[in-house]
Amino acid sequence: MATIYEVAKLAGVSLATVSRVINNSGKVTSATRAKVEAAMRELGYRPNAIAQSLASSRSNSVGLLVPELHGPFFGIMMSSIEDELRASGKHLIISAGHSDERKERESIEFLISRQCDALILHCFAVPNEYLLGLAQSQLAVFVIGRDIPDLSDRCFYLDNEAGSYLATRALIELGHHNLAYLAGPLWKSDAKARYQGFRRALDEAGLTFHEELLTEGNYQEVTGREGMRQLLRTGTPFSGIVCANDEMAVGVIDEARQRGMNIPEDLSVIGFDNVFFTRYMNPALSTVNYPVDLMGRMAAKCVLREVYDQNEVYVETRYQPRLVMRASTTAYRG
Amino acid sequence: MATIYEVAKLAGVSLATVSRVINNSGKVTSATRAKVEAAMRELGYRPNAIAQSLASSRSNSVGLLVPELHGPFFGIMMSSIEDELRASGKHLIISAGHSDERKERESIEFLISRQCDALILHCFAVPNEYLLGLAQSQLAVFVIGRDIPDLSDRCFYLDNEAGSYLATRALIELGHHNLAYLAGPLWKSDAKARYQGFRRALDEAGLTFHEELLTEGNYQEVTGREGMRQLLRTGTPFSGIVCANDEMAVGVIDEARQRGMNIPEDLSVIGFDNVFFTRYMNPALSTVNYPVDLMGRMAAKCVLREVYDQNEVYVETRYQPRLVMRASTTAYRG
DNA sequence: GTATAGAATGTAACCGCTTACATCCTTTTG
DNA sequence: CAAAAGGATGTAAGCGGTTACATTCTATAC
Repeated sequence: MATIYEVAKLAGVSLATVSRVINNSGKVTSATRAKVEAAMRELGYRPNAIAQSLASSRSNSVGLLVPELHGPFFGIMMSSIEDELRASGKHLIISAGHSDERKERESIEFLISRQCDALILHCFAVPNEYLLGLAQSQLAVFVIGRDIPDLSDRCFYLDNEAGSYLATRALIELGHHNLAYLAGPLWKSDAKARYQGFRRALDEAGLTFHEELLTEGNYQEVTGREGMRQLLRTGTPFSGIVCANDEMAVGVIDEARQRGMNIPEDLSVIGFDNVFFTRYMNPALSTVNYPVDLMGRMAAKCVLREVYDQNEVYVETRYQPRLVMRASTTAYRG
Repeated sequence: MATIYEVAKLAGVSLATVSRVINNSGKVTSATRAKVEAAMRELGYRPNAIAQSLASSRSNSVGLLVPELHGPFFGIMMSSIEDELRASGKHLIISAGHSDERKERESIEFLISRQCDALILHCFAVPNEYLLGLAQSQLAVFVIGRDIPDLSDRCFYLDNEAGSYLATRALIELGHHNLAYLAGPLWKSDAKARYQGFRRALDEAGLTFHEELLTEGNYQEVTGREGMRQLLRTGTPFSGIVCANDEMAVGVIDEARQRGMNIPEDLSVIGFDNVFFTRYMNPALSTVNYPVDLMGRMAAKCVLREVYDQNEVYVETRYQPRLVMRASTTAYRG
């Protein structure tokens, strides 16, 4: 691989001049620029980004931490962020935290060690203090899906509580009064908020909640199935179930079917997130929309504005969920 | 951020010694090692990966090019590769090629400029020659989903032709003799191979294909819908349809339903890839399994073996598709 | 006790680039 | 036409590490 030296030599100019034309900085005669460009072309020269970063302490890449690289939710998130950043010539370095504190820390350290100019984090395992610590160093840290006091202007956050509230109220308005709740991992703040929204809707409607109708999963399909089994074992009747996300709702539906139940006739099911495959399901899943595409895009815009000094438009950090009623829910037929 | 200098000073040793303890290379007394480690801890020192790469021309990161960051197929691929690499302390830098030649090239250049030690590429737009050129430089290039002559020992490849052949034969054996085909973008080698497998099965069964029952999509749901509409417009009857991937099959089913058709009674539909959501569909989609998880994992293992000198087990580069019959296909009821 | 091998540590060049500053040309101006 | 101002280019010192080689120490052998 040719280096800048060889380009300089071939073009008969100095290092600095070559650097100037690469970066389009400083003044260069169009004649010299042409010479340099010709030399670069001839040598197939490609600047070494690593060396550039080291010298300029600017890497033009932003680090993204997601819990998983697969899954419909994070796929959209990565995609929208990449899209936005790429349009400005910035690149994304993605790492997976696997919802494990040690791995999240490792991933963050990795991103920092790669000299990312900014970090966009979607993680729950690591404590607030740690993130605040990062933010207090010179690092530009942005957070998605979590609201951290003292950092809230850099947190892109959906009102999860309101989302479940909406979902739950929708079931109540359909006449259901015995509702089960399939929670996400309750140590995660979003899972907790979603559960709280459920409870608030119940409270407001004056309904009592039978604690045994709460079960906790890990946001994955299989735990939806397990949760459903456990709920049925309690013997406590319920005609509707609010799930903390769509994947678990899939598990619930599947398990219910295997038990010979019809959805929605025997059980109304509502999910959360509105990931793309909910439309493909049959019956299509009622759910709560999470504007993850928009939020990712906004976080990226925010990075561009704050870190790369682009005069971007106004950036919103607070987002509202929206109810999406489809065919997996129906009126209570006592 | 503390540098190695400060660590050296605090520990009262030289740069080289600190470097040795960081990399666990060369001989260091346990006493000095302890001193250095203490100093590192005290300063919260974290090696600058960029500087390390520059000095050692080894970045411990491998570049991955995928068409898209979202979507069930690539999600699994990224995930399995990351998983495998991470276990060996290597990191992944992911870039999206968007099935566009210019963008693919850009992405590859980017990965190279970040000094990736190896490249794993899943792309179609860029020509074979370009990839061969890369491979001939000192670069370690591995390819997934595409078979390049002269590079086939580094191509992880599924026999797409055989996959469609299997799917098509399955429908034929169910008694269908008027079959439609919804192709992927036929400029892509995998889409072409899949179509060829379909034709071979037809030929072997002595069935004639009505050219108007071929339509081409772009692997996305919406083009499945459009394709279905177009097929129906031809007026040529067909009782089964082979789709080049699962997403398009979803579109087909959706469109068919809107036209009042029942699946599988009025139309048998079979997909390709066996992405996770095919199980959630109703009826569950018959399809052809693509062991993308395994293939990603193997590609990663291969990198570890070839580039990072790990003595890994045997790596397989050729994979066979497997038929997965579910509920979207049924016997022909003329 | 001294010579000597081998282990531990230090020195300094280098990785490929950026950038502050110095230098050299042109222009412009009086 | 000389001086000043400003534009174009060059020089060289880093950026934060790695690593070949030199040096110093320790321990063993005679």
